[in-house]
Parts: sequence; C-alpha cells; structure tokens
Amino acid sequence: MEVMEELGYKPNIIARTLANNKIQRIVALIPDPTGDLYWDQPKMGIEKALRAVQHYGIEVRIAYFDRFDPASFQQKAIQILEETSPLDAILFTPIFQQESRELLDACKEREIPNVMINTNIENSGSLCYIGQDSFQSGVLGARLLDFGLHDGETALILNLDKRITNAKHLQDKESGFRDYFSKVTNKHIHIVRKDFEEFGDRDKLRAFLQRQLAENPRLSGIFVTNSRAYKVAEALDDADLERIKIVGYDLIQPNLDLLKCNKINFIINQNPVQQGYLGIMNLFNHLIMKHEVAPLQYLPLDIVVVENVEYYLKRELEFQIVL
Amino acid sequence: MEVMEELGYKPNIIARTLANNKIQRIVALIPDPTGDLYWDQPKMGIEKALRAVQHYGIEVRIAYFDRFDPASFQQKAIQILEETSPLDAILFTPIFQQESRELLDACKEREIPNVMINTNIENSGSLCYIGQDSFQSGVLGARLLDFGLHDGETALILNLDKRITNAKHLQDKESGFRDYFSKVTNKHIHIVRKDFEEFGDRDKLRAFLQRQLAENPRLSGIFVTNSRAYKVAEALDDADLERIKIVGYDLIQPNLDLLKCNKINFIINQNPVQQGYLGIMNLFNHLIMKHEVAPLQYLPLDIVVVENVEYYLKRELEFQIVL
DNA sequence: ATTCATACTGTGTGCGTACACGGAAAAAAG
DNA sequence: CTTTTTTCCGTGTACGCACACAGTATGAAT
Repeated sequence: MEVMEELGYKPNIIARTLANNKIQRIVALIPDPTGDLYWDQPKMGIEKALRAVQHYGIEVRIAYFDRFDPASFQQKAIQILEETSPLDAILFTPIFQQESRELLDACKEREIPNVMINTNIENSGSLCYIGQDSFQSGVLGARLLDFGLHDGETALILNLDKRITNAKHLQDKESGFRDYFSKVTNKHIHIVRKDFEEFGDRDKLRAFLQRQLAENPRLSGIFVTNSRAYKVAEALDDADLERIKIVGYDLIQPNLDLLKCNKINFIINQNPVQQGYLGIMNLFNHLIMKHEVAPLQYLPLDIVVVENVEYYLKRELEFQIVL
Repeated sequence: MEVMEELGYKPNIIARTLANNKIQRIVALIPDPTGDLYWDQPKMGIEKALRAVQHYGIEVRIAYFDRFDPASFQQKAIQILEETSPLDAILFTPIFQQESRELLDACKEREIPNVMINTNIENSGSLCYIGQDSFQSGVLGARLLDFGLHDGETALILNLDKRITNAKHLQDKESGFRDYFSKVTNKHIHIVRKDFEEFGDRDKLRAFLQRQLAENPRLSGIFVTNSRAYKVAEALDDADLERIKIVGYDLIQPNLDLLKCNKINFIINQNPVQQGYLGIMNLFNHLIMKHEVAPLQYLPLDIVVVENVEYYLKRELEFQIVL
C-alpha cells in the first residue's frame, strides 16, 4: 500500500469492470407515468442513465405503482424485494410516508443500498436523496408571484391533489411561501391556502375558483404547488387571467402552451429528468466506482419564462452525457 | 454485419478501450484565468471532465492566451499546432474572429477535430459549438429588466470591454435586447447603448455613469453585457441604485455579493463550467465513443435571483457526473 | 518434533476487444 | 498458365485487473 501511494497507483476502472464480469441489478419504483405527464420525465432520465452505464454491467428494471394508491406501492415494494434476486440496489420515490418507511426498513435489514428521488424522507438511512428543496421552492414561488402583486392584494396557495399525497412536501412549500412574504416589508400581501381534490372535473374546478374570487376580491396571484397550473389557467376566464398571475411547476406540454401565450407567468422547473438520471448515476458511483456519494443533493430550481424555455426543453431531451 | 444486426451485437466500449491502449491528446486554448473570475469556470469544467474520462486514455493540456491580445492567441495556436504531437483534438474559445479563422483553417488542413466554446463562429467546420445563444440572451436580459421599468423610462445597454473583443457576440445581444422591447406594446422604453473601455478605473467609470445619468434623467435600467455588472453597482451611489435595476451575467463572487444585497437584480448564468465540461465530453464522444455530435449546443440561460442562487453554485462545484 | 489449521504468495486464466502477422485465397498482371 | 499483387481470414498476443487455485510459509496445538 505504501509503494502504491508512493508511485501514485490508481486502479484502472476500465480493466476492473472488464475483469469483474458481474451484473448489478437495480430496480426503480416510480409512479406509473400513464396519464401523468410529470412522471414520464424521471423515467426518461432513468433510461438515459441506463444507456450511459449499461456497459459497466448495470441492469435496471422499472416498476410502477399507482400514484394515488399507497397499497399499490406497498404491494410492488414487497414483490420487488421477494422476487428480484440478486437485488443490488433500489431507486424509488417515497411519496407515501408510511409505506416508504417500511421499504426503507426492509432495505436496511437486507443491506440493500437505496436512493430516493423527488420527495425526501428525513433520517432514512438512504444512500442519498436527489430532488428539490421544498421550502426554498416555496420561497422562490413567492418571489416570482411577488413581481405581479401590489400592496394589499391576496395570493392563493392552491394544492390540486389528493389529500394522501406528499403532506410534508406541501407543508414545506407553504412555509417557504409564507416565509418570503413575512420578510417583504414594503407591501402587505394576504395569503390564503386551499386544497381541491376534484381537479379532474373542469366545471367543478371552475366553480371552486369563482368561489375563491368572490371570497377574495383582491385575489391576484395563484401559486399552484404542483404541475397542474394549466388546469387553473384553463378554468379561469380570460378577463380574470389578465389580472391574476400564475406560478406553477414543471415543463409539461399544457403548461408550456399556456406559458407561451402569457396565461401562466412563471414555471419552476425541478429537473425531473435529471432526478432520474442522477439517481441511477449515484448508484453507479456507489456500486461500480466505489465513490463517496453526497447524501443530500438538491437540484437547481430553474426559473422558466417564455424567453428561455426552449433551452430547458432541449437539455431535458438531448443533453445528458451519454457515455 | 447482418448477423451482428440480427443478434443485436453492440461492441463493448470497456473492452475496446482496454484493448486500444492509446492516448488521445487534447489541447484546450482558453483565456488566462489569472485576474479574471469568469474564465476560471470553463477551466474547472475542463478539469472535471478530464477526471471523468482519463481512464479512457484521454489526456488534456490547457494552454492560455491573453484575452485582450489577439497576437497572443495567434502565437499560442501556432505553438500548439507545431509542438504537440500527436495532436488529436483542440478545444478553444474563438473570441478573436480573424485569428480564430486561421486556427480553424489549420485544423481543417490537418484534419484535427475541434470544439468551440463560449463564442460561436458560423460556418466554422467545427465538430460543435457549445455556449449561449447571444441573441436570445439579449432578449432574456430585456425581459428581466422590463420587470422594473415603467412607461417612458430609459434602459442602457452597457458594454464594459475592450473594443476588439467579441464584436459579433455583443451585436447579437443588443439585437435581442432591442427586439424584445420592440414587441412590448404596453409601454415605450427608450434604449441607449454605450461602450466603456476603462472599467478598471473606478473613478473614471463613476464619472462616466454620472454623465449617463445626466444625459438620461429617466435612466432606470442597465443591462451589463458581460460579467462586470458588479463594477457598475459599485460605482453607483446607493440613492441611484434604489431606482436603477441592473441585469448582468455570470455567477462570480462580486456579482453574487451584490445580488444578495439586492443591488444587482438578476444574473443570467451562461453555465461556463458546463461549457468546458461538455466541450471535453463531446470530444470524448467523438474520439472514443464514435458517436454523432450535435453541431450546435445552446446551453440554458439560467435566471438567477437571491432565492435560487445557492443551487446553481452547488451544481457548478459538485454536480458533474464523475465517472 | 509432528500435525494441523491458517495465512500468504505466485501463477494462470478469463473478461471483450484491437491489432499484427502469416498463410490462404482471390484478383490482377505478365 | 504462371507470377505477382491484393484481399481475406484465422490465430495469437496484449490491454489491466479479478479471482481461483496450488504451493509455500507461518503459527498454534498436540
């Protein structure tokens, strides 16, 4: 070892990989992207990463669960643990707290390294978390909405989701949002927070929004906490839209269309493709390269407007480094 | 070949690299980062990429030229071409048109693949260009400045650089900037463009800016076309700064400090680290992987404000995928 | 001192590809 | 038809490392 140090010997990863001649099996457990434009993106990132590292003997299987059904997550998790052998690593999205903790415990017991993307669980014993900082994401949302708000006006934090999902996540976003405005001294903004589950029904959403407008006559900004900002813009009248600024998340097609005609003002990009990509790459770094992996990896919160949207779309599609 | 296709045979890059047992020598020619905070970043990206691909037998040497002296570029270029043998590829920043064309011609004659970063030269015969879209960058700058401007006010396009550098680049930025405001219908903004070479002398810059303020009493936005926005913010009085919005480029320390205390309003990040990184990675893809390389690769124009700056800094420092 | 278990060391082979080389076959020239 | 040139093909070796195995040395136990 001393002589190695002295001569500056570094093992040749290429030769090591060739000689190793083993396959490392990774299973990814993510929400079913069917009918959900957002979850298609981490999937693309995972597939892109696979192309980059498959020569190193990495094999990835993607399993899906119903994003509204904790039982389906649980069932798939058990199936993966029991039926995959050998199982060298797991990548998953812990959007259900309870069920995810069970999976984490099972991983710890079996000593299976695991990576979480998109949603974080504290003290998980995971190899790493890759995704956004929810609190800061709320702060940024507030800042962007603030551009269009005047003194005394009202901002609405709108959560279009089923109640079971991502409670902590949402709580942090709201805290960040309120934190920003509590520090703005030159104007006072009234903040309202509402949840609405029946976002699939446009008429009901429309009625709901009209009710909010009636209750808050000076409502002029809506912060939509997930990728469904387009549903809000579609459900509002054009006259109201002129006045009301909308900030939402994620570069999915309906959002992009509305961004381009100025009905959505800002989109925050949380790099979902990158999440999937880096998730696999971090496992690769751990399994093959034996590198240390940073346990908390917050991705940038990109501010997307009409003028720079094209570049983000291109990057998501083409720009991964294919090795 | 038919059977290979039928069986889905793909050569194993790992084994190929091992068997090849050759070194590919790349030389990078970039501006000397000494005393220039910006050019340190592509250098970091190049070094990061080197760490990722050195096992594949890639060797990178970085050569520097004086960013204000075309002759030094020319001299270094000749030196590289004559003294490096074998020379398998060149990466460079063509900030001097004439001298860069000479280098491009020499590369074509010797059949040396080359990559340009940061500044583009059209019809260069290069493998690829990686950097920003100058025109769109100006459009985005205008959009960001527009947030703080009112009807009838004046915006200043300020070029703090020597006259010889990057003429085309700057022209495109200005065109983009003007293009945006020509399409804004609800307010009229008066646009002035000025160059100032003696930006190193704070007192002279201060006097120059005072002159601009006197000539344009309603001046309330400055678009600094390069990374020297901090020099403007430092040279202005606090009273003026309250009113005047500043949009600049690049995440260098003095800009960051002024962004954090709201003296600079927006910074556009043109991903300089990524430019160096991808420059090398694209040569790697070409030399080792024998992949097709996209000839025009525009990097995203990130909008950076106080609320999301931390993530970009982290990404620049840690986030490259180390293989 | 002998036996046995354990630790250490060196050799050989394989991972999938590149490349040099010699011999055979095919094509071109005489 | 023979000779020369060119093309083609198969074999062998090498790339740097992992790992199995045999052989040797070391130490503990009898």
